[in-house]
Amino acid sequence: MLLDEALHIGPNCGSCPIRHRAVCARCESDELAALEEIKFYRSFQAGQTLIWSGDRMDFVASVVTGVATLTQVMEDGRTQTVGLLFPSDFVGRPGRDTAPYNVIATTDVMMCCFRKKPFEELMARTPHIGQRLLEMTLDELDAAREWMLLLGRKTAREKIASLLAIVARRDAGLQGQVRQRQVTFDLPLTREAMADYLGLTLETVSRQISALKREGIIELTGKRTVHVPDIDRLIEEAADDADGGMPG
Amino acid sequence: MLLDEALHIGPNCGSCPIRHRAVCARCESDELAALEEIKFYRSFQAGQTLIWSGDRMDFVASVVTGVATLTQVMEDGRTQTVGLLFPSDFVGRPGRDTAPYNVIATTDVMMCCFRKKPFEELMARTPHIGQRLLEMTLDELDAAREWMLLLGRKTAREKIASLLAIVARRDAGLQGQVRQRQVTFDLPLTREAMADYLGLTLETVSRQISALKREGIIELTGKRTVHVPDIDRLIEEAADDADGGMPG
DNA sequence: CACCTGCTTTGACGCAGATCAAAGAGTCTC
DNA sequence: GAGACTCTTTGATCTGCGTCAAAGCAGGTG
Repeated sequence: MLLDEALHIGPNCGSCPIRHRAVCARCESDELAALEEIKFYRSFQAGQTLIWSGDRMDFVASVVTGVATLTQVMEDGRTQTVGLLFPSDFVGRPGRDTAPYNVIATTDVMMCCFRKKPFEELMARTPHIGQRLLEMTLDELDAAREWMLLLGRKTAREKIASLLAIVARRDAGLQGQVRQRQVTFDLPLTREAMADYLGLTLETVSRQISALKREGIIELTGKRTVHVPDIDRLIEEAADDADGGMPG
Repeated sequence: MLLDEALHIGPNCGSCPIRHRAVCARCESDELAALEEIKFYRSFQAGQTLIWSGDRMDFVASVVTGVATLTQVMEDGRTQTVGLLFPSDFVGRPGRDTAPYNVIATTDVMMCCFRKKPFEELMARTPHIGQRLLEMTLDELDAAREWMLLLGRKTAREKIASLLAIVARRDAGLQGQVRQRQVTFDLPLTREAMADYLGLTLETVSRQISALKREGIIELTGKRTVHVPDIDRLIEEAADDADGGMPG
């Protein structure tokens, strides 16, 4: 039903912005050629649901540009976002054919897709793909567990500070910025999306952002552009033990 | 420091209780023999910390019997358990040498350990191990995300019911029980450990368990043995959409 | 037996964050 | 530029769970 949005042209892998961080990162040029055979691009608009929980998934994909969320919804409507997908992150699971979460574009998103069947076959004879996928999955597991600490034990203020710090870090990583005191970035999420990720209500999110602003820990231009004059102060508010300074 | 507890004898892999569910599940007999070469057993008493966060990890391991927790602790002492380890679950990450969490035995535990270096080398030339590890890691990621929904959006009562349902299911899986209405099992956790896993205080845990008992949803014998007269009622209290009835 | 010590239960009270409500601010359309 | 939308902010009030406190209940030990 989204076929009209599919683009079958695209940059070749060699010049792909996520070439060295996505699931294809370890591939040699011949392996890359095989991937290139079966790939296709799709783009989506901000707000669009790319995949509905329970739907049949006939492809797996990497985020090339933009940001998307993985979201779970309970029968009564309570919503929890369980993952943020930035460029190079992988969507879908080889060997499973039903989507377990909604995947929602929170900005315009471009995906590099592979039909599941051919991808699985290719993976079976290309260890580099499986190896990289294992590595990425272990990283995601660590991130999920860090988020469990946030959801279970942090205060609303610490939650907001943690989210801002993470987005700042990933954004800086994308722009290849050096680690520096001042950071400016765009929040790719609405207040509601932030609330869903943090296990809060949107009112509480708004109030805590106002508080951080009032105290000079962040400055806003419009609703979405955030300037952090001193990143260490923000990290302090996040109450993280380990800074964990991984760039891409 | 725990060397005195190491046992270098043990059942051979063929008769191992977790042979078909652990990281070695897909191995052929020759691959199993290679693993057998480098494995050793260790056992720990309930309450013992097997691994301290930040410590050097020179081995990876599978839980053979017993239950352990993965726990994160903030500087000010706030504690969040981020994983429950049942028999066949895997501990440690190839390619990483510092433990990111405390691993604590909540019952007596027996582990099947592999020195990290030889294990990594073996993994490099034995795709079956990497494949199985990827599968297990993806399952753990799903479990972590289910837990994020619990931590972010469920009420105290729903959290308790969810935990009981999960322990019941894993316990039933181990005993190879058929899916049946009535279940009896042992809670391998203290009230405090449950609180740490559920993002609650031990008082709230105790109160909610008392409430479920009062309403006849569970019955207790001693503090630890739980009898569930109607598992569907418990699952209803857990407010899970999908029952997700996976046995081992 | 009395006396620990570790775990659990129960009660009284307070507060962080949820809920309910309304108004501000930016963008789009006609 | 008025109206309609969506997103956000702010205020008032409520409540589920945390905090503090004390007592119950094993099992172990001299």
